[in-house]
Amino acid sequence: MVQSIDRAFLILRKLAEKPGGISDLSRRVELPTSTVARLLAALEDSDAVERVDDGYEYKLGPRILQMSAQANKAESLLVIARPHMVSLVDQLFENTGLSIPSGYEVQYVGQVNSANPVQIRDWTGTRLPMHVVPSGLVILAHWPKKAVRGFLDRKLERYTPKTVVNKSEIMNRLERIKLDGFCWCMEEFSDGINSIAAPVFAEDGNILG
Amino acid sequence: MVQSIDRAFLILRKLAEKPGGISDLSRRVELPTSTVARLLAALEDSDAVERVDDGYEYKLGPRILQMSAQANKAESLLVIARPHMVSLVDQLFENTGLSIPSGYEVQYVGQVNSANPVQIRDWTGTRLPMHVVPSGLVILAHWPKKAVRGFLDRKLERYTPKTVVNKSEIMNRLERIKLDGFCWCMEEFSDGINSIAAPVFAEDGNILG
DNA sequence: TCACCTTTTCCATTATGCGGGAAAGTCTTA
DNA sequence: TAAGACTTTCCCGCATAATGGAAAAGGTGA
Repeated sequence: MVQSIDRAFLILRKLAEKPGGISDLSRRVELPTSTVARLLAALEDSDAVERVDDGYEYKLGPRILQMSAQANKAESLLVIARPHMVSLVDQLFENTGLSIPSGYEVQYVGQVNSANPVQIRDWTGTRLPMHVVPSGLVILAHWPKKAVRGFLDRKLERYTPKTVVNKSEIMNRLERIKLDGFCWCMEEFSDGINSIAAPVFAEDGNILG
Repeated sequence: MVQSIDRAFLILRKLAEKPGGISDLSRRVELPTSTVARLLAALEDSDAVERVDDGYEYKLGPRILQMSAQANKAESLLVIARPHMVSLVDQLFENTGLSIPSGYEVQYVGQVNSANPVQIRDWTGTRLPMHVVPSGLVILAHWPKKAVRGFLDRKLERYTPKTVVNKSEIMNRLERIKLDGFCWCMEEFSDGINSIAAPVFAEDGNILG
């Protein structure tokens, strides 16, 4: 029970209903104006609220929007992607998954299984380092150089004897992927599992998943 | 400067990047685990975070999504609506505005002006009680009965001599609007200003603006 | 079974947030 | 222009409410 956090979110909720100034809010949440003023100042520092125009009213800030965008990007993408995944499964009789970048890992957000007798588990929700799965490598291949360097500047874990952890080797591979438009991995993440991945782009050309 | 709020949003930010458990987060934000645990518990109370599955990891919660949905509904709606507003202006040579409900008021979120010599000011961003403008009445007409009653159970301000503030008169008017599909107002908000409004619906049939 | 990792609970300490009140600033009204 | 009713912002002493170390409780894997 952290009082100030409870109060902060009470204010945010009121603010979502309708923007307002300090004293207006202090009446709505029934707290002294000085308290509301301090809390709002703190929220403003964190970009959770911002002032409307350059007046004295507050409204929800960019941080809220940004966080929720990250939070539901996965879901909205999946809605669009699922029909295509189903159609892929129909054509190839193999399992299909969708994953998105999340920090330096890929997160699996959806999967469509084929009726293939060789079943693999459902990876939905799991997270793996980018260098051990083809989806991760495809994403890396379409990231800006600087971001890739950031990724490689860390210890890269080896998952199987075939996992590629050598940095220049990975760089070459990324170049290759950019040309090919897809990426194969043969037992680099787990023995007996091979897979192929292709990129999904946003309208602006950035890679989504 | 409210320490716990700053820290709470630091945690939320990290959580937006990537979900995690208490000790994982405590390393990422460099705070003691007990502190992080307490802050997370508070955030969970406010539905700002929730546990993934029923395990020990946390991710952003429904409140964040809900708040931002309210916050950017206006903007995304406007993007879709603007072309239609322009086409209306082309046909009618009158100004066109878009407004959405926000509490018990309407908020003007966009306007397209005609080349008409009689210009009115740009209302974008302003807020007005629902009973004095046709857009507000149209919205009321499509609200559930209970919500309308909540609206009418307050003192209704009079803006001009023609403003209708009598409750049963308003109720009758709302019935009429539901049948007609539009609403005229003649100088009820301001002398010399008349306007007409029609509803904008969401796919689910609820009124949007 | 033990060792090592979590999360959760407890509690003494004091930093930290609190809110009354005054000052400074804005916007009406005469 | 001045006075009044609003605001928001600043200040400061007080005690509460948040803090974080430590230990207990719970999981997981060898």
